[in-house]
Amino acid sequence: MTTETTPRAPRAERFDPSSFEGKWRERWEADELYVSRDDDPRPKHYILTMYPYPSGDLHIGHWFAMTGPDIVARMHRMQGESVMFPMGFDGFGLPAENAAIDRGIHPATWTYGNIDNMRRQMRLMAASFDWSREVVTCDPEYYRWQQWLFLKLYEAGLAYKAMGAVDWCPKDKVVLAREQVEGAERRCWRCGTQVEKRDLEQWWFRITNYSDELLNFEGLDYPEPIKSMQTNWIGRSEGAEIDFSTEPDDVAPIRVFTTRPDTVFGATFMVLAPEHPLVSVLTTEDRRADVELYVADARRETEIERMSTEREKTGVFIGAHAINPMTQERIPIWIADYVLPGYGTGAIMAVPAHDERDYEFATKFELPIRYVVAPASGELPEGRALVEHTADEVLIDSGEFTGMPAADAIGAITKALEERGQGQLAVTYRQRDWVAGRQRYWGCPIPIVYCDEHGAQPVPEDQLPVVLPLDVDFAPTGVSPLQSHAGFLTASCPTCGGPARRETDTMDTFVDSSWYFLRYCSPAYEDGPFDRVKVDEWMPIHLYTGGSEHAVMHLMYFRFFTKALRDLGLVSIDEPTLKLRNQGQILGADHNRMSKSRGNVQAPDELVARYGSDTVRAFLMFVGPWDQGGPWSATGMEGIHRWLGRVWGAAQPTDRDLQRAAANDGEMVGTVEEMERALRRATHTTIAAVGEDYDGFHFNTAIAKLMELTNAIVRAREAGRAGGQAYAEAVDTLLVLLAPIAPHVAEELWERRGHPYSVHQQPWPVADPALAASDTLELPVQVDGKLRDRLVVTVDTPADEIERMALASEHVQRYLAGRPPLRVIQIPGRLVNIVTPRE
RNA sequence: GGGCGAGUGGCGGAACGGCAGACGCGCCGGCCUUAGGAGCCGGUGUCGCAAGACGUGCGAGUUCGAAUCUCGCCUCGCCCACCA
Repeated sequence: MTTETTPRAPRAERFDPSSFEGKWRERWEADELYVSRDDDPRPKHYILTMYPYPSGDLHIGHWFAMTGPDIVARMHRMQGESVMFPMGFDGFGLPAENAAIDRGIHPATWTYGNIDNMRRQMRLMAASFDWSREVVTCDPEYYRWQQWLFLKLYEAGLAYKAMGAVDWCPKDKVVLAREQVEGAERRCWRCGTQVEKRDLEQWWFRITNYSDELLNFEGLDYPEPIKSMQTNWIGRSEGAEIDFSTEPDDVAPIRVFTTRPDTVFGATFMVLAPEHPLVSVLTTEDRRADVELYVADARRETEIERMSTEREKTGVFIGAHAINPMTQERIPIWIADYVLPGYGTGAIMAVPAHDERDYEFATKFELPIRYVVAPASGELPEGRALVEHTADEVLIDSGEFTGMPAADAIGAITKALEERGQGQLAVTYRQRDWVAGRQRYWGCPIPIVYCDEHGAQPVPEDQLPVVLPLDVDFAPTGVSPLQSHAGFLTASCPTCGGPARRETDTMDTFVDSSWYFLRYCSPAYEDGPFDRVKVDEWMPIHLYTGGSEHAVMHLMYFRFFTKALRDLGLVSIDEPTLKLRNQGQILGADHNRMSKSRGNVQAPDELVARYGSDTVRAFLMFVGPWDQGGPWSATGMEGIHRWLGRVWGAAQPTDRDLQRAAANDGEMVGTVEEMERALRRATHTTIAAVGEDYDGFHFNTAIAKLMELTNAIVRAREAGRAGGQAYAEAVDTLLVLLAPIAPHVAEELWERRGHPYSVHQQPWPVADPALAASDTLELPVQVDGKLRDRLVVTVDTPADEIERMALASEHVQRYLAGRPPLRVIQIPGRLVNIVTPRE
């Protein structure tokens, strides 16, 4: 029974992501589509993105950061690998404690509440995380094993307690690692308060044992800036240590470090840091009052004042003299705060002629300046130090070494010093050990007790975990609430059983993140921090992604930890990851970092409600290179939505489209065969390009290519080709290639096209080079490098034929103006360049 | 001061040393609509009616050919900084 009414063509259903996105997420989760199984025989591939701090809400920057590796993980799964892509939470940290103080919410309540919310938001994002491996670092099951690892490091001497000058944040009332102090103004990385120096007894990790190894990036695919920042931070300097004997009787020789042993003949005085232990020994009685005054002043100064290069040099003579080991001259010993106690030996030989700081000091205090290195011309600078190097520089005024090239003199002089027992080659690093303890509550307790009789004692393994008590008082007294918790404080000595006091410092949260990637390999393991067998199977991480702001913090600590655990015999790898990629930062619309206080935070939830998850994902990946980031702007979101709408329409040709195809009703360009061929070519070139782009993190260009394929498909439909084989192949391929970026749309359309669930389990398509190849090509023709014409030729056109055609071109002829070409350069398949004689 | 990045249309950005501006946004024109903050089609680096000329921060260089390589400047971002 037919009716004459409503002959309107049935229109495709409107593209409405909210009608299907939720349904698919539930199904994927129920089917455990992204759960990685240890017994999966396929090749294992570990992809990891840095777990977030549970601050409360996922912001658009998290989406940006996590969608990239999610795309790569999804593609690798489709390429037949067993992909582990886990997620967890960096549960300990200061904000939780501040919330407790400010708002009376317990840190645990606050943290776990935030985790619940962020887990929900991450599900909305449809990232293909394997939640079965989730790790939350503030769970006792996690930090128990961290305490265990701490004890192993302690036993091996890699964790130790010692006095040291440390950075102290007066606002957070906590010590900071050097890496956590930012900028010239030396501000706390968390709260921005200027830090102070304090001498405190602290827990440290001996990361400096690994300084040299951490400099080695061989075989590591890390971004250049990260390698450079870590290298700078470690600050390896090669030079020599030289001993200067002192008067009287050389009771206290001074050892200095210098990178310029070649200039020792120019050392006309010495400078010790005010804190140097020999200061009090060497100071003569008549100078003692002045010296003590200066030392006390230096101690009072803030770090910022002291480190300022702007500031005029200060210092005092201590009355004592040293002997220059090469010239045997008697030279005065000074103290000055420009010499730092923590670097080198805390003492220098001052060579004012070849060091700007020493020059400034010598000028101010009228100390002798003697040039000992000069260019071959003999020309010396006036009124400044000679610090720049020339290839022809030689030593002058340097006894038996006079005339020697400076480059050779470093070795020669060091050797001479060594022969008389006054020096040797030495290497110094700027890197310090990592301050591991924090005077805060919400962190992993350090498993140590103090006995009056036996001192610091490790908590026995069978007593782990040392549980963080929850019933504590958060009154902001300035000391950790653990210090007033009698039940926690009271312990017994494992050696004598007598009364002991428990350590109240907790660990830096960067300890938590230094091994979480190992825990993911066996998250429920109860006999140790991780199952060695699983770790050997999964590690190292094939691809690690996260922010570059962690360059000298987490990204160095996790390398250190891996190496330390290797030396403890716990893992067999040298490096945690072979490949690191940093996403750029998404800034607020005002070009500032997104923060609640600035009110420029873009919440993803409302965008998702409006456009759907896929659109937000694709938009973020399209705005620019992933490693670049940039200020947030929703301009263009509509364009992405329109594109997915076009995919929606193209994948569901209407009856009318099919009728037109059957009737060959459309604007044909060439024959049906030619059009089908062109569409297949578009399909296969896209396959090849998109896969490469995903692996290279070029998601923006991958999307551009998918858009081009979509446009080709739409054009084919409008030309009446919607019914053909090529059309179906193009659409189905598009959906598979699109699946990593827009998982919901791809799945929904895959089903609507009658294919079996799931698009995410389809094999990744392989490009057929024969189909991708074109049989004609357009060659640009240049004259003297400037584009003048284009030739359309078949690919098999011989070179001499192309040359003939190029020269025959009327546009080319005009520029040749009758002259014969000097030569013709052909880059096969690329271009023709005709070179004309030069005037 | 040192190290590392980056400068391309109105905007986000493309471009193995080989057609500068892919893809998208925006804008302009048109179609379709009672309507359009929907959809579709076309145009859109600058100057020029056109032919054409000029164009990748500035200046040199290498090359048949440079956004791309080299050198020197300028600007911006990040990291380090009295580190001997």
